[in-house]
Amino acid sequence: LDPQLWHACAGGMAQIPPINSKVYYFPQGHSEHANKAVDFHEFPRISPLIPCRVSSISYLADSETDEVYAKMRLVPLGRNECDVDDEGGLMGFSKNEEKEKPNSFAKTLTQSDANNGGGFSVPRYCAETIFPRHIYRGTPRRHLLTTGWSNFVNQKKLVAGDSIVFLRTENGDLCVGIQRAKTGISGGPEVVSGWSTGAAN
Amino acid sequence: LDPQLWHACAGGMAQIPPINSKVYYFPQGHSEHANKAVDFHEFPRISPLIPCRVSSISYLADSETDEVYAKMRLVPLGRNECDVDDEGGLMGFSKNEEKEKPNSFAKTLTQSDANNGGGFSVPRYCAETIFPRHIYRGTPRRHLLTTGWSNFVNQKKLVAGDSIVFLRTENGDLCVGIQRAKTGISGGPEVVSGWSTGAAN
DNA sequence: TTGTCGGCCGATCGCCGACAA
DNA sequence: TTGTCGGCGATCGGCCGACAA
Repeated sequence: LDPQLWHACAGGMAQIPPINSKVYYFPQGHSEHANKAVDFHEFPRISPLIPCRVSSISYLADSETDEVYAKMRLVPLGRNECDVDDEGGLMGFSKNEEKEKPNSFAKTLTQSDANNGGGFSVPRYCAETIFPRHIYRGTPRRHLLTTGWSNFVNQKKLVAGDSIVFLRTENGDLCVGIQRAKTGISGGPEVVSGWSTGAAN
Repeated sequence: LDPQLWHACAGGMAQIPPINSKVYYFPQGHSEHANKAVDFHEFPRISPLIPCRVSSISYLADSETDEVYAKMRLVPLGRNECDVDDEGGLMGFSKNEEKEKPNSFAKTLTQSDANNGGGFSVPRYCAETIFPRHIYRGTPRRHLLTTGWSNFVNQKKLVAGDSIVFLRTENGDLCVGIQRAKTGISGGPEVVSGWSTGAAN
């Protein structure tokens, strides 16, 4: 997924550490978000927090619900790599994503937007900056998406309260993302981490 | 699932051994029907056929596709229980299901039946013996299901060539089953057998 | 500027008898 | 007896401007 679109859908609350940054991994916190929490009293030798390096990040979206989630690979650090003062230190998130103001716009769908018998009322700013073509009608005039919008709403099963994100990328492509009001809780489809294989490395 | 309805949907080709009967279990054949075939050359000590007793049978249908499948629990027999002549012997299927002629009827859907703009033409025998109420019209007169039929076709995603089964149980209930033309191959949704846990018992 | 409403027109759904196999 | 067809009326989807917040 395009990282810009991903961040636009995830919202500002979702901060992702840059690649190669150092972070703490909390096994118990991870386990509590997984399907089955692990009782760590059985594993007293596992440290509650493990310094790691972020070796890779995948920006993904659920193929069914289109909800965005991220997959990060963490490599535990050796004892001599754990220097906190090292290049910004642990836990430091770079905020360079916010510097570049992307050409994106989000709107929460109104009742009229989500009605199956209507179009999508496009806010003026979005219409002027993001949209290539749309209907401009009514008295007073307003910007509207009509043909095709209903199909999109039905296919994605959108309801009033859900949000839609429009993003114009640097090379001119128009991307669309959605953000549902009823979040499915838990981060992603299933939390499929490698408890059984690589976690002990 | 009602065993009668299950058998009506599965068809005469699907024969299920009665509970407590003795059967041979073929690990390799089972494995070949599973998602991943197991290379049994790695396990030379596993017998190619294992005498078992059928300890339980569940008649089930896939919650999504409504395709019927059965789940059987097999208990391996001890050496002294393996007498072939014992109560009918191994591999003997009781055919008592066919004795009782159930009040059921199956029909393969025609193009007209599956069209979204129409009803279901009910064969005369089915109309007279199974159905409680239906439309009787046209010149010449014929038996038809109209209102509600389209919804059923759409919900179950039925197409021409699929079959529908009507069954009147002994206590008067009317059951409906379907049988798709495009079989999803493999028996059931996913072959979830206990390769990892109980297979060695 | 934009959310909601009622009107209206066309497309589709779904019930019908006619006909023929 | 029953599969297919064309027709038709009712319903629904979807685009419209009016109006008000």
